Amino acid sequence: MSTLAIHNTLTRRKEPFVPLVPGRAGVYVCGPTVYDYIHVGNARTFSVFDLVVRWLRATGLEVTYVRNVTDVDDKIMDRARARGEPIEALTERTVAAFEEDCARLLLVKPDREPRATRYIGPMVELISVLESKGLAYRAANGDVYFSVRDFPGYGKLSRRNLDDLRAGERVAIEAAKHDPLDFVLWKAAKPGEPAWPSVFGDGRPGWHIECSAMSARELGATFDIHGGGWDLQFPHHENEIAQSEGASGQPFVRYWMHAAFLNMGEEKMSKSLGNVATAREVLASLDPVQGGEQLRLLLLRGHYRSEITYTRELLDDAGNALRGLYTALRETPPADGPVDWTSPWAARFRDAMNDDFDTPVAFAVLHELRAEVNRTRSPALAGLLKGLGATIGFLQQEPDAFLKGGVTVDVAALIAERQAAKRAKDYARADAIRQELDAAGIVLEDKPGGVTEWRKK
RNA sequence: GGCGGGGUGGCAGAGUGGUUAUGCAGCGGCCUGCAAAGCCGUGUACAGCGGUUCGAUUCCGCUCCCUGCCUCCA
Repeated sequence: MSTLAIHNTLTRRKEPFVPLVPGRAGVYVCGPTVYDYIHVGNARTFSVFDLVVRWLRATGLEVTYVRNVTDVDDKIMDRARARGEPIEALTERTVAAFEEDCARLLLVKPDREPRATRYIGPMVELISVLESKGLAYRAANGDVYFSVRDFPGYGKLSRRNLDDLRAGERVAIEAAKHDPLDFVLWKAAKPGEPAWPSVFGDGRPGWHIECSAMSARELGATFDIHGGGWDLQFPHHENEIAQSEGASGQPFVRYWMHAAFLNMGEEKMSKSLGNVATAREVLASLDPVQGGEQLRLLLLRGHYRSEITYTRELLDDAGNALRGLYTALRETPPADGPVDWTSPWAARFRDAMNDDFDTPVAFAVLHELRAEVNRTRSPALAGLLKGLGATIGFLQQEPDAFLKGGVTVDVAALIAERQAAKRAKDYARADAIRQELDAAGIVLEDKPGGVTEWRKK
């Protein structure tokens, strides 16, 4: 029986997963900055860690899943100002939209969703500790900065050498910093901006300190898995390590995981290219019943450390694959019951998932199992297919409802008329009705015994 | 300039020193009034050039190409 191995960004190797506390796992994922809808790239990252959490639980671990909400940030203030909307109204509205998107993507709700604005106290405390250890300083402009060169391990996650960093090449260097690489922990209040009182004066936290403070509060100084998008390795996660380990003197994270990017067609998705697709606009273009799981499959069928491409064609492709799986479950109603992990399919599936969440191989097993279900019509094997799907958040909808999708037209009368025509051997009329329904996006399937089933095209 | 990830059959996407990945699409067959679904069958894929080896897509070197990060960024 295999055991879980995870690729650790810190060591760039797959390592056996050994939780800090046996039987338990703490997972922290950098969540959204709530100034706008999430895009499909964000959706990929969140889907990846949803998969991770589900699989950890499937292996029997008791997981505490924390995903933060960044609700104080320059982008939020800019957006609120541009819209003439109070900051809190903007963030509340965006959080609500985010939760809708997550629900449609079938993401499990995190156990804790700490919001930055409710953890200002812990952040200030953390900065004070850093200051007391000589790792933070108050600059002339009132800001508080982290002194990067005073933290010996800086760069160990992203494998960067301080002297190789091109500090300030793309951003104007703040003159108040002692070193261009230093990053802000506390920003002094400016007129018209939200501010909180602190020993450093009125102000607001920097982005990086949020995650250090909230993760420590929810999971402790050391915890098991910290996840995020590939681009967060530097500087965000590097800075988190500097803050958290600098303050606690303890190892911060045992396993760092980073989800690769989703590209739009041939290009990187970026605002400057104007090719950003929000999750909700993609979902709005899909069937209301099938779309969420369809997009989820597109996002998860590639390995999480490989870049994937988003195109309409690939989305259709994922929808077709999903339809095949659900068709098998419709034709052979699955038996209820726990997964029999001694079954060869289950064992192969588990081995794949344990091998650093190798979803491509796991889905290959599911597809082979689907064929076996179709051949044998075994409710037990159908139950296994559904049960394995459950461990990664797939195949849990009612098959017939899934296959019918969001079709709302009443087809019963036409199907009845066609069956009468068939009985009368009026095939011209029967085929005409079928073509009419086909034009409406409905496919008929004649079954033995004169039964006609239908599904969305 | 520094550091990193890749190039697999029409498309997507794993993996392996020698044996079918898998899916979607296509083609042929069975089934069907005809279809659909399903089942069966069907693809001399591993960027190029050298090297190691009995044997390399898989290891090593070089070349070409694509691509990410270097304080907005999932």
